[in-house]
Order: sequence, then C-alpha cells, then structure tokens
Amino acid sequence: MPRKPPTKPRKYASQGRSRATVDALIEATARILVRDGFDKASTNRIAEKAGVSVGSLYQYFPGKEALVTAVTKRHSQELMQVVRGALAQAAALPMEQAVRTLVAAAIEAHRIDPKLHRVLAEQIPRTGRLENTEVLNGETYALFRAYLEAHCDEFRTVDLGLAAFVCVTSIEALTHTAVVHHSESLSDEAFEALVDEATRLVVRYLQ
Amino acid sequence: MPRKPPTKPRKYASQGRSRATVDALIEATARILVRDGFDKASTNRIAEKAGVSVGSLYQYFPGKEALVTAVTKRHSQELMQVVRGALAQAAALPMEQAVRTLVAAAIEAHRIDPKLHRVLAEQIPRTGRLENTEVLNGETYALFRAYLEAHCDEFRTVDLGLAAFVCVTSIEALTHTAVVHHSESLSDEAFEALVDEATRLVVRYLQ
Amino acid sequence: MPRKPPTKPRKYASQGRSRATVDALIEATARILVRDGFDKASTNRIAEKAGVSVGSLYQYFPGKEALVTAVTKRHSQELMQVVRGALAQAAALPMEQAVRTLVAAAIEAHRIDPKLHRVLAEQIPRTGRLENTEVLNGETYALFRAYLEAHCDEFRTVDLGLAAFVCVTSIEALTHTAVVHHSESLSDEAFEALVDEATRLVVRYLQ
Amino acid sequence: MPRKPPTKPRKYASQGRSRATVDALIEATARILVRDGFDKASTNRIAEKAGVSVGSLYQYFPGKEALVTAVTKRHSQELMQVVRGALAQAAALPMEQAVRTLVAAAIEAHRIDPKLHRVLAEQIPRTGRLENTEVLNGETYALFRAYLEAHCDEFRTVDLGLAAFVCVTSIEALTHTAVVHHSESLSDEAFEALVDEATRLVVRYLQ
DNA sequence: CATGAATGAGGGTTCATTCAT
DNA sequence: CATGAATGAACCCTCATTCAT
Repeated sequence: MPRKPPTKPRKYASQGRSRATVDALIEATARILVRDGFDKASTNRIAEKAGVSVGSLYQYFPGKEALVTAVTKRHSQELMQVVRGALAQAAALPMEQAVRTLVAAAIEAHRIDPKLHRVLAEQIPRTGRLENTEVLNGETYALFRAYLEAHCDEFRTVDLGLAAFVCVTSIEALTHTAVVHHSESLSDEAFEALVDEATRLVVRYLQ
Repeated sequence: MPRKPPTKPRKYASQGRSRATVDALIEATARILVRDGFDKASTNRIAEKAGVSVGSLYQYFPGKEALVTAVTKRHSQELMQVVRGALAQAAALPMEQAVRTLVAAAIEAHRIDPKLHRVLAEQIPRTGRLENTEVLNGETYALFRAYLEAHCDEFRTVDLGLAAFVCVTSIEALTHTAVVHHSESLSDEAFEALVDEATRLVVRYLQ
Repeated sequence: MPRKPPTKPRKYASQGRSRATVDALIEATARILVRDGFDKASTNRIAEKAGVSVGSLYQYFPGKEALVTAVTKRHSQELMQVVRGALAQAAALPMEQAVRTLVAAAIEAHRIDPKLHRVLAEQIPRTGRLENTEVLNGETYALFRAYLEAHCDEFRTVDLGLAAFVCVTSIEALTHTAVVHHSESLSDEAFEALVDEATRLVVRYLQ
Repeated sequence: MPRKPPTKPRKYASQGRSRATVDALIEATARILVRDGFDKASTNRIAEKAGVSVGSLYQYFPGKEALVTAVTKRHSQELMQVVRGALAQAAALPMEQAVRTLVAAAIEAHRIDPKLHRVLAEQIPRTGRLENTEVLNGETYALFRAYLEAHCDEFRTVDLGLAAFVCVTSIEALTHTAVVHHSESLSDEAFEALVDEATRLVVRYLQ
C-alpha cells in the first residue's frame, strides 16, 4: 500500500511574514490552476509566481498535494460561507422561500470562482482522503437535513435523509452544470428561470 | 493557444493480430485507470499490462490521450446502449412509467462499471474537445427532449429545453452519486426507494 | 571497437523487378534526404515513399547506412562523369583552356543536384570508411595530376602532387561554396566571373 | 516551416557553482563530439561525462543543439582570436608578407583542435541559423576585404568582394584540408611548403 | 520474396524534492 | 529561515531492425 503524500501544511504560521508567504503560495497555486490547469502547476512555477523560492515552499507545505488541498480548503470555506448564510436565513422562511434562497445561494457560491471550481472539480487527482466536492455537499446535506427536520410538518412524511440527498444533489448538479459549463451562454433571465425551475423541482418533490 | 494532444487512433485495425493488440491496449488502459488512476497510467505501463511493446502502442495510438479517449468511447457506447433502450421503451409509456424506466436505466448504466465510470468522470483532464460526460448527457438530453415533445400534452406547458435539462441533470446526478459514491452502503431496497424518489421528483416537476 | 554497420547492398539485383525496387529505394532516400534532412530519413519513411515494405528494404540493403552510401555513390558517379569528361577534353588543351574547362565542369557537377550535394556533404555522419567528398576529390586529384604530368613543360617545375592538391582543393572549394551556399544570390554573370577568377588563380599559380 | 530547436543557453551563469557546471557541460560536449561524433552525443551522456545530472543540463541549456552551439561558439572565438591577430599584424605588411601571415595563422587556427574542428565542420546538422563555418569565414572575409581595400594600390584593379571571396575560400580550404585530413601524413616541411604554395597562389592571383 | 506488425533500446525532457550555502 | 542549484526517477516517444505469416 503506497503511502499517500501528506496534505497538511507544515506550520500554522500565523505571524506576519510567514502568513504572507503561505497566502502568496496558495494564491499563486490557485491562479496557476485556473490559468494553466493542474498538470502545468509545478512547484517551481508556483514558488516563482508567489515570489518565493522552492525551498520556502517546502518550508510551509510538504508537497504539491498540500498546496492544492489548501486551495481547495480555502475555496470550500468561501463556498460554505455562502451556503451557511443562506441556510441560516432559510431556517425562518416557509419552504418555497427557503428552497429558493438555497438555490440562489448555490448559484452564488458557484460563481465565486467558477473556473477554479471547475478545475478543482474536474482535474484534481483524488487522494481518496477527502473527496473535495463530497465534503462540501456533506455539510450542505447535514444543514439541509436539519432544516427539513425543523420543518417536517410542512410536507409529506418521508425518509429525511433520502429527501435531503435528493434535494441537495439535484440543486448542486443543476447549479453546478449551469454555472460551470454554460455560464457564458446563459443570460441573467435564463438563470432566473433556472432558479424558478429548481425551486419548483424541489418544492413539489417535498410536498 | 496550447495545442491539444491528438485523441484519434492512428489506424483502424480490424483484423486479427492488430485488432487483438488494440483491444488489449484499451482493456489494459481501462484496468489501469480503475486500479491506479489517470496519473499512474503511463504509456509504458499500459503497454506492459497489455502484453505489448510501447512501440506497438504508438503504432495504434498517438498517445495516452487517445487511449483514454478510446476507453471513454467504448464505455460510453455501452452506457448509451442501455439509455437508448430505455428511452425507446419509454416512448410508448405514460409519463410516470417512462420516467421510472429512465431512472432505472440510468442506475443500470452506472452499474456497468462504476469504478471506471467514476475515474472517467472525475479524473480525466478534459481535452476541451469532447467533454466526456457532457457528450453522454448531450445525447440523453436530446432523446429525453424528444420524448417530452411527443408527450407535451401530459403536463404543463414549459420550456422543453429547460425542462429536459433539469430532468436529465437531476437524474444523472442522483443515480451517479448513488451508484458511484454510495453503492456499498446502499441496499437494494434503498436503490428502489431512490428510484421512487427520483421518479417522483421528475414527474411532479413536469406536472 | 564497435563494429561499423555494413554499407554494401545485399544483392546486386540486375533483374527487372529487383532492380526497380533498389532504384526506387535509392531514389526515395535521395528525395527524403533533400526534403527533410538526414535525421528525418527513417527507414520506414523511405520504404513507404519507395512504395515497398520495410521488409523489402532490408532484403536489398543491410541498413540505413547502406542506403545513404548508395545514394552517395550514385551521386558521385554522376559528378565524376562530368569531371572525367572535362579532364578528357582538357588533355588536349593548352593550360588556360584546360583549367577553365575543369572549373566549368566543377560548377556543372555541383549543379547536378546542389541540395543533395549539400546534404551529403554536411549532414551525413561519416562512417570513417569512405569519406564521401574525399573520395571524389581523390579521383579528381589523380586525374588532374596526370594532366599536370603530361603538361609539365608548360610551367615551372614543382612538386606535382602538391600543385595538384592546391589546384583541386581550391577549385572544389570555390565552386562548392558558390553553388551550394550562394547559388540563389549569384547571377549567371557572377558565375562567369567566378570561372575567370578561379582560372586565373590556378593558371597564374602554375606558371 | 519546421521549428528549429533553440540554441541559446537558458541562463547566463557566471558565478561559482553555476559557471563550473556550465563549463563542465560544454567541455564534456566537446570531448564527446570528438570521441564519438555528433550522433552519439546524447544529453544523458553529456551530463554523465560532465559529472552532472541531466536536470542540471536542462537548467542551463534547452537541449543538445544549444550545447553544440556553445561548443562551436567557444571554438570559434579561439579561432578568430588567432585570425584577428594575424590580420592586425598583416595590416602593416607588404602583400606577400601579409598573405603569408594569414596562411600561417589559418594553419595555426586549424591546429587549435583539429578533431573538434572537423566534427564541427562536418557532422553538425546546420540549424540554418548560424552556418558555423560560414560565420567564421564571414568575419575573415570582412577583415581580409578591408585589408585589400587598404592595399589596393599594390595589385591589379578588381572586384574586391570577389577577390576576397576567392582568397579566403582558397586559404581556408587548403589549410583546412591539410590540417584536418592530412595532418598525420604531412611533415613540418610539407606544411612550410604548403604555406609557400598557398601564399604564391594568392599573391600571384592578386597581382 | 513481400509484407507490415511487433519489438525495445535509447533519446529528449520535466519536475517534485532535497540540501549545501 | 531563505535560497536556488542540483538531483534523478520517470515520462513520452521514435525508429532501426526482425520475423511470423
């Protein structure tokens, strides 16, 4: 069984210079991933773009994997910020409003950095450890399921886990595909229509 | 504008030795993709596993890309066989039956070779030429849209294109995620439940 | 001491088909050498261009070396044909006429196929066995020396070998450089001027 | 239009370790060219002989071509040093002395490293960019022509360009052939005789 | 004799990672 | 800590040559 390369940063540097270096590295990695794809993202190139030496890169990250993981994590947190916000709002809303809010948030989240999102979703070799997308959807799933539990009187009785899976998976797929693959060919109205449809899909399903 | 590596086979060998070699290479590629992932699938390794020399590999394929494309194509054809069959049947069925048939077919299709399907869906750097999954869904989308057109009297008036997108994307996402990511933790009953739910999702959406 | 690859044709095929094949191969080699250079002249490409299989190529030539040697030989013979003719004529002429004839012949010879001549002179790895150019000049040298011997009363007494070396080497260099490197930038008059100058060079030297 | 491989070094390292590495690589290349010829000069072999890893080779040179170019450049500079010196001296001398000086210098230049000179002259596939030998002769030609201009009263009126071409080409050919091809069979006296003859050739031509 | 599929050594090149300075 | 020269395993790919059909 071959050892997987480490994916955690070496130091949690939180002091000035170090933190700046780490950030520069993560940022450089993200930009190169977007611009040139995973294959072209060599450590030397990343270090150069970050304005540090390769040596320094390895001072803060145990390898390439770790850098990509850091980028993924940073991006995920931004995404989840949006999703969490939406679901927090949604808690107090009637179902249709709630779902609409979530769908809109999903689109917004995918729009934070669609190109990076795409690269992370499509080009990054899975380490088997954390499944990128799945982690995200994992939390979303949990949050949404909590919502359902809290509002289960508004709709038919069902297996909440299954329902949450169906809803979250569908919303993710629709918004992901629309934003990541068709953003350029879709107008704002088209996106509004999509929100309507996705909302209808989920709401009627739950009723 | 970086040139994309070629993806077409070099010779269409369909007789005897040649054909056997080509098949062995495609098969070896598929097995290595499943076992070790895209990154580890080097031309030398593929040739070796196929019991063939690298030279022969390059006689028939201009590079790794082309082999992966061939694997994808072969797998796609198997998938589409199933989907086409289902949609042909569905044509004559009332909507609920039709959708249920399609969902079941989608699961069956994903089950042909879930591990390979996953690798192809997740790890293959897109060449930009044919977007793997998208091509599949492209045909499914077209077929399903045709079904909708033929049966548009059974449900509310809508933008058929949008509706087809919503349905196909959702069904694909649900069945894909279930089979590819959760196959081992899901019982047969769970899958039946999923079929019910996915069908409900789509049918109620369309009504 | 690494063995040098063989350079002789395998068979002196002088019957119809065989001879045609051999010719086609030599011709194809020459054309590819001119068009693409030595490095790109692979045996497979040669065979293909000649319209035969690689197998057949190896039936008639023991390897790539032998093919190039054959091309060289063929080209050399054409060259020497011209040079021999000129020196035969020259035998009966007074020195100035004789030299002029030789110089003109040298230009004519280089013009038979200047591109091929250049490739053979510049790109062919020397086998150490026959030194291409040297062989040519070797015969020319001998012939010219014979001329000098026959006409030694027309000029100062000298070491005929040395004189022949000086003359032949100079004429070869001047005509070679002019034709091979400057053909396109030189007018016909320029070539005539060159003949005058080269003749003067040699004649005054000998006097 | 096939792209020519790059021939410029990647870094101009002139300090310490770097410079030593670069020198070792150039030196190794030169030695291998002499010992085994151009074809056998693979990057791996060069690196090994230089006591350096292939990686380092590629850090400083974009490929084999560039290394050979570097060797050529180094050798050329040594040659031209000698030739320039001779022509500087010659400027103040009467024609016969001047020519004799140049001829002697040409021999000396070819003797710097005859074997390397031969390989560079005969085996290096021309990149089309700088024509190796031609560049050398180009400068010599210019310098010699300048001499002729300054001394044009000492001889018949002529097309100076043509005259310079004839003289430089002849001297180069004679000394090159003598040193490179016949060094071992020629005594010192023979070389002196050659100087006499070459001088006579050129001087009488110019008169 | 002809064919062309198959071979595999070997060449060019990159890049993650280390380590002396 | 920072640097960046050095490393070398591993890749991709070509092509001279062989040999079963």
